Amino acid sequence: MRGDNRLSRMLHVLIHLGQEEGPATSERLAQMLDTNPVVVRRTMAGLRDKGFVRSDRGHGGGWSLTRDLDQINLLDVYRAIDEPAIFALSMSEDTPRCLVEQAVNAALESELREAKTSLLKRFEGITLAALAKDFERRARQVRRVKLHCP
Amino acid sequence: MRGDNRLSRMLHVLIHLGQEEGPATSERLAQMLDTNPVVVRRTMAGLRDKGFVRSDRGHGGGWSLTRDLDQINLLDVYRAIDEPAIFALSMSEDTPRCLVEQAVNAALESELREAKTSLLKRFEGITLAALAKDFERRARQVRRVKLHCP
DNA sequence: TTCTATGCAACATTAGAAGTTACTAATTGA
DNA sequence: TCAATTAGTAACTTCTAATGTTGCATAGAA
Repeated sequence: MRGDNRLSRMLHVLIHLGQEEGPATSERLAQMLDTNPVVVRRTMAGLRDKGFVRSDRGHGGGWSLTRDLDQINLLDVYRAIDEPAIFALSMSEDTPRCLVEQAVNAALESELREAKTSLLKRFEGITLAALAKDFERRARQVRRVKLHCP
Repeated sequence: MRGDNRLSRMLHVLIHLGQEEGPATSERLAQMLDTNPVVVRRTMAGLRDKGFVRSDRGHGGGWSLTRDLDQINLLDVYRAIDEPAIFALSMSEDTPRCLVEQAVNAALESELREAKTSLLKRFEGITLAALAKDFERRARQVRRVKLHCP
């Protein structure tokens, strides 16, 4: 598996929505993500169900935020996309008979659980507004670099 | 992808080797892991290259430890199997043009790097001897349970 | 009614781990 | 020397979950 991009993609899209006037269509968001409108709808569905965005059909429809970016954190988004697996590492069996295997799995599972808890706690402390602020800092930086190298 | 079992499997095998008299063949180890001798050789190759086990061909050959279990920790094994990806989460692009995407990736990568560092530090503190000790505790427990329910 | 948009089911593609086959090479021992 | 045993390895298939795609239904605006 090369990896699960959904979290990264949804964060990307939500911050763009925060910069928009009206709604953005799946088609436009798909272009931003270099993918397909169906993939966008599929993944955004979770965010809509959790009340972070709304979707409207027909002329002038599309996706829009229903909360400010400072009211959404990374844990919210992770949960909204259905809490995909964090780790690529996994155990060979769920309930092995072998006691050695049981001991190995218990140790690994304990460490991964701890790492996951700690990571999600950090996710909870990062709002999309903070990411948007970093984006703006980068945008100013680009402008400055451009002025220096015309 | 359901996940990468190599770390779990190698820990399992190494602890069994620690309980053995002579070498164990790939065939026997494969039975323990419910897999195939070729998969065993493929994964054990890294451990051999790093000097944790040796392999001998011909009659009476097979795999054996070249260090005590208290001289091998989980980080050693993780590195020996070529440091597979820890996380299933990943970024959509390596070097995106979009500044929003850059900000998102920077934040996620920073958190994942931090989580990985912390996890590997913990791995370093866990020796295979400690896992073997937990295995023995479980074995005693099973015996006790069996005595109570004959 | 027509155009635009999402909703969704069904299917194809993809990437990497795992599994398999078929063979070679080395070592032991009769 | 020869037969049996065991690892080494390349090449291929299978499996799984995310991703991509097609086609059509549904809803809303002009």
